[in-house]
Parts: sequence; structure tokens; C-alpha cells
Amino acid sequence: MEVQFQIKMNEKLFLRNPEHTELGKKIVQHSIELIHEIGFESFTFKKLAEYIGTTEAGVYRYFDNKHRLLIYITAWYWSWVQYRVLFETKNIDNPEVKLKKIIKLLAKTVEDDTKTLHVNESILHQIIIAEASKTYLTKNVTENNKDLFFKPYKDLCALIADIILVYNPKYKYPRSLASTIIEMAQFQIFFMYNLPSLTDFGKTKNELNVVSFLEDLVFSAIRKK
Amino acid sequence: MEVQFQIKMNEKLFLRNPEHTELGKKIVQHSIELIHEIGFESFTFKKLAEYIGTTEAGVYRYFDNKHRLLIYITAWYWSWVQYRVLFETKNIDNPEVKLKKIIKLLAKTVEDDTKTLHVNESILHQIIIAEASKTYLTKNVTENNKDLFFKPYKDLCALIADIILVYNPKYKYPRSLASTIIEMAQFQIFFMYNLPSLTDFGKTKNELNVVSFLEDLVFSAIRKK
DNA sequence: GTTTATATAATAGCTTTACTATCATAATTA
DNA sequence: TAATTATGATAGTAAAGCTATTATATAAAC
Repeated sequence: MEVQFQIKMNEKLFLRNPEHTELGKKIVQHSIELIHEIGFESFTFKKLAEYIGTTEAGVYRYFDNKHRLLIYITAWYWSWVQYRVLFETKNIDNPEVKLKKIIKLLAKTVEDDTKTLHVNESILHQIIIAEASKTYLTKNVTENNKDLFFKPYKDLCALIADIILVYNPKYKYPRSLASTIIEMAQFQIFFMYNLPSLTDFGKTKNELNVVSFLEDLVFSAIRKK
Repeated sequence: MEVQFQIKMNEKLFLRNPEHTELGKKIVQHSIELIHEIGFESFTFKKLAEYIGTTEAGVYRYFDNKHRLLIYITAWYWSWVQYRVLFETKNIDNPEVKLKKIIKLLAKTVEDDTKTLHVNESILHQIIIAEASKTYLTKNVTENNKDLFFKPYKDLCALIADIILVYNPKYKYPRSLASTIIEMAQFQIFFMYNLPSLTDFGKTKNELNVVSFLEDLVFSAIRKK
């Protein structure tokens, strides 16, 4: 028996469910590769179609446009992270240990997860770092938010905020701290590699330093005073 | 006598210096308005040209493309923030007071500064919040960084990091904390207005709450233990 | 085993974006 | 007066961002 890992995605994110067909899976998998390779701005459905040997119109049957596809990919990523967080913190009661696990999950490069063969998670993590903010930094945020496109991200944030409150029920900014952890886990890594003087890790380029920074930041803030 | 405030901009950011001509100033001023109105993705030089009553080719004489223009605007903004930081913290010795002043300058909406009439700073702040990350979240970061396009941002970060070190010379992450302050001052405000459940200020929508959060975060982290 | 539905391929076409080039003209400056 | 410089007017091109149609292959339903 093989247990298959699958995430139920928001139906409004696609025109035709890419999980249900071969071409659909190819579109998602290879769009991640191509976005990683050329960046989201240069990425087009036409290039993707050539890359996977189909036609532009073929891709448009699955996704409205490239921005929707990026939201789809990002939503999938955050759902997957939440799954891993729940899995890895299961049976752990100590909120401090939990939070440290989560920070590591967020900031450390992942090894390829064989359970979801059609996605290379290491590359996925890299495009999340560089592109994910673009999903919500648009004029359509509010509309997209109403369609629950950012639910996986928000759920993860709420999950982390809850653990923060278990650690210290009197801490006043659990949600803002949670979103700070998530965002900074990405930005500090991006800065470390691309604008190193914005961090203290430019020399080593070691993601564990980002973990240490975030741990120090978080536990200083929520320590009971 | 009238003292005029002017920022020396990186020459590589433009083809023709927009500060030197009427059309140039109009391009910068109105691009800020138009980006604010329709968002950077929908913004085009053609629309801008119509908006200010010139031609597309006219705009292209000043800036290579809209991304360069965004970098120009962003660089101007960070230079202006640094100027205000230096001005407002002048004669203050206490690093705690300094840092608190800076956090307020970063997170609180600015009133329109009459010294630089051709820019509406309140709108400018809003487009920085929503669009500034897009200046460096590209495949050209490294190249653009070599051309010193992000120098004003990096200088501001270094300035803040230095004050952090005066406060606590043993703190290990002054630069990362500085970039965290700058980024979160923007993101928490963006979240507060657009994805409120990612913050603890969704109800009040008061920027002073972001200031309180950041102050608490920063001084917990750098307090001598 | 034929009908029907579904997925994809192939092609065409249309509007907008993102530019580049050329020529004319108005206003300064040398 | 000549020479620069700034702008305007116009044209044109390649690519991006779509939509539509028709054909075909395959699998599911009857």
C-alpha cells in the first residue's frame, strides 16, 4: 500500500484541475523549473508551452494567467509547509521546541520529498523566496483574499501565532510576529545570497545563521518578562 | 534665501536626468501618482504619457523602462528617508531614543513635505510599501546591485545597524535586525490594510500599533542580557 | 462496439506592451 | 546666426497576453 500525499486546492485558482491530468501536472512542475530559471517577469505561457512541448492555448486551458499560476504554486507550497509543520510538531508539547522546529522548517532548504514526485521542493522553495510576495503585492489583493487565495498562508500564520500564545499568553503581537517570522525566513535568505550587506551572514551564506537570528529574535520578544 | 532640498541620484538610473527638465519632473511626479492609482503591473509608459500629455517616446528618453523608473523612485525615497533620519536624530546621543525615532519615521505615514513640491510623499510612501520589493526581487538583482542601484537602501540599513551596535555592541545581528525593521515597517502596514489577519492591528488599522510592535521586537532583541 | 465525453494538438488572429527610429519644431545657448 | 537641446508627432516592430476554431486521439459509458 502506498499512501499518497495530496493537497486539496482552491477550485477558483484554476480553470481545469492540473492534478487530474498528465499535462496539468507537467504544467505545474515545469512552470516551477522555468520560473526558477528565468524569473517570473520573463516567464510566459508561450515559453512554458515550448518548454514542455505543448501549445500556449493548452496552458491557458488550465490557468487564467501566469499570476494565477504563481498563486496556485504558492498556495500549494504553504499548504505543504503546514502539513510538514503539523507532522513534525506532532506529539511535541513544549511550545519552545515547536517554534524552533517551525523556524528551521521555514528557513532551511528542504531535501526533495519523494512523496510528491512531480514537484522539486528545493527549487520550489527558491522561487517562493524570490517570487511569493508578488502574489499579494498587487491591486487585486483584496479581491483575491476574498476568494481565499491566501488561506494556506494565513492558516500557517495563525498556527504559529497560536503556539506563540501557548508559550506566552500575554504576548501582545502573536500574529504580527508570526508573519514576521515567515517573511523574514524568506527575505533574510534572499538578502544573504543577493544583497548580503543587508544581513550578518554574507560571508558564510549559511541558512543556519538565519535560523539563529530568528530564534534569538522570537524568543527575546516572547520571553515572559 | 530659499534652501532647496535635492538628492544626487545615481546617473545609471536614467538616460536623461529628470530633475533637470520640466518634462522630467512631470514624469517622476505623475508616475508616482499613476502607479499608486493602477499598480505597477498595469502601469505602462504609454498610459503615463497620455496621463501627462506627452508621448511614449518622450518618456523613453528619460528612463530605459518602467522597472528602472521604479528603482529610481525607490532610491530617491530611501535617500530622502535617510536625510530625514539624520536630520531628526541630529544632536540626539541616546541610541534608544534614536532608534525609536527611526522606527516612527519608517512606519508612520508622512505628511507632505513642502520642500520637495514635485513629489507627494504620502502617496510615495504608499507605493513604496506595495511596490518597493519588486525593485530587487528580480533576476537582475546582482547586476543592479553592482551598479549601486540599492545603495540608498543599504546605506540606511547600515546606519540603523550602527545605532543598534551603539546601543548594544555585543548584539550579533545588527544588519539583519536593521533590514527586518525596514521591511516589516512596510509589510506590517501592508498586511494591516490588505491582509489584516496576518497582523494584530486589523481592527484599529493604526500605524502606531506597528510602531509599538517594532519597538517591542527591537528592544527585546538588543537589550543587554 | 458504437456513441459520447474528455484531453490535447494545431492553427489563426487580435489587442496591448515594450520598445526603436526618424523627422520636424520650438526654445535656449554659444 | 548657428548650434544645441528639449519636445512633439508619427511610424513601425517583436513579443506578450490573450481568445477562438477545428481536428484528432483516447478513454468511458451505454
